[in-house]
Amino acid sequence: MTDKQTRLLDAALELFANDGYNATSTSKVAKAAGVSEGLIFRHFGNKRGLLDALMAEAERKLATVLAPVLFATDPEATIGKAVELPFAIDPGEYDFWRLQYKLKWEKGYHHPQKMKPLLDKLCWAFSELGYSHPEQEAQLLSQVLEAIATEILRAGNPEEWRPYRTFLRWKYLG
Amino acid sequence: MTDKQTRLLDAALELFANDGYNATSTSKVAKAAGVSEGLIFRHFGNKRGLLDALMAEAERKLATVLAPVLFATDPEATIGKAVELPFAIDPGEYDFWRLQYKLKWEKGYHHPQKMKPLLDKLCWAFSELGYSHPEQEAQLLSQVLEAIATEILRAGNPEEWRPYRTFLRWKYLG
DNA sequence: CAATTTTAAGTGATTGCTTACTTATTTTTT
DNA sequence: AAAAAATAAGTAAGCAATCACTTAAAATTG
Repeated sequence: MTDKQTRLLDAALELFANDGYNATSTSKVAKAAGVSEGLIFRHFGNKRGLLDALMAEAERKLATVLAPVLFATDPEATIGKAVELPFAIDPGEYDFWRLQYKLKWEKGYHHPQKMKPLLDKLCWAFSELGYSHPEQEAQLLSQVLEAIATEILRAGNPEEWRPYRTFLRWKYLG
Repeated sequence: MTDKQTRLLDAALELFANDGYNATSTSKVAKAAGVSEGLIFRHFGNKRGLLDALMAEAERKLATVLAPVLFATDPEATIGKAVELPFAIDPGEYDFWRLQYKLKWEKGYHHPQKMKPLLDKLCWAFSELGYSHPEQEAQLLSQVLEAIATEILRAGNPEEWRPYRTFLRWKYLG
């Protein structure tokens, strides 16, 4: 991985995340990276290859973010860590995560069910805590957390959601 | 509003909703409408004018959908009608609503806070029912409903969410 | 070790094609 | 026949991708 390759990836991430994949031209990416346009196709084959290289990191990063929840041992800690998730995202990686959400709606990119492990763990936690509908409770909390994350990524305003975080902790952990 | 104008709007709605605004060319819209491309610019000025004409209906349609909630007189009915919202969308209008959500992520289209009236009404309902954090409860339910709607619009599978609807009714209305 | 060959990285001009949009002309309506 | 609606044939700019080519770094040889 040469210097210019990483500069291409950095530029592509920023532009894809902010303007969208389809709306970003390869010439823009090359110009932003300070590199010739042809280099994109030498190193990544085509425009989509550039996106794929970016997404290859996704699974690893998601696993890192979800780890505190998935490796929690008791149900209360599981839910507590889950509530922290939207606030645990490194602001330096907002571009990366915003790209994930944007791709949900971009053409020709099928969105896999990456949140299943989180859902399963939450289901276990609610079950342990005696909730009568653990599956649906897990679904609900997961939806709420994803909604918060989406808003934070779109507006970049994690501080505005702090009171809501407190509310969720009170609601679920007393 | 001539026949060919409505055919242009119909074609534009379907293509914009499925492929995205930026990813849809004016020539495709014209071809799908069975009409010459220049007609778009004669009637709507430019490509964006086509989108704006589509969005002009948005407020009216949203008001129609939200009416059962906003005009409910007691808090239980308010929440009950709110839970029905994602399932009350006419499948013939999925394209229209999917376009709304897609635009959230498309460049250069600022997303206004159209859900405020719903949020306020839910806040009132939770307050009436003695919830200690009505504002956050309203926020939470609103997020959940929007998440359901988003999924139904993306996958077109309202039936899969019926059990979840039952759960929400049980959770909020006993 | 130095000369030679091979491989990889990088460039930028150019490709055929698509884009949003315009202009001139024809058809339809009143 | 005048006005409006619609078309067909454009335009210039932008697109992803390819091209012949240069430079730099390894690898192979004598």
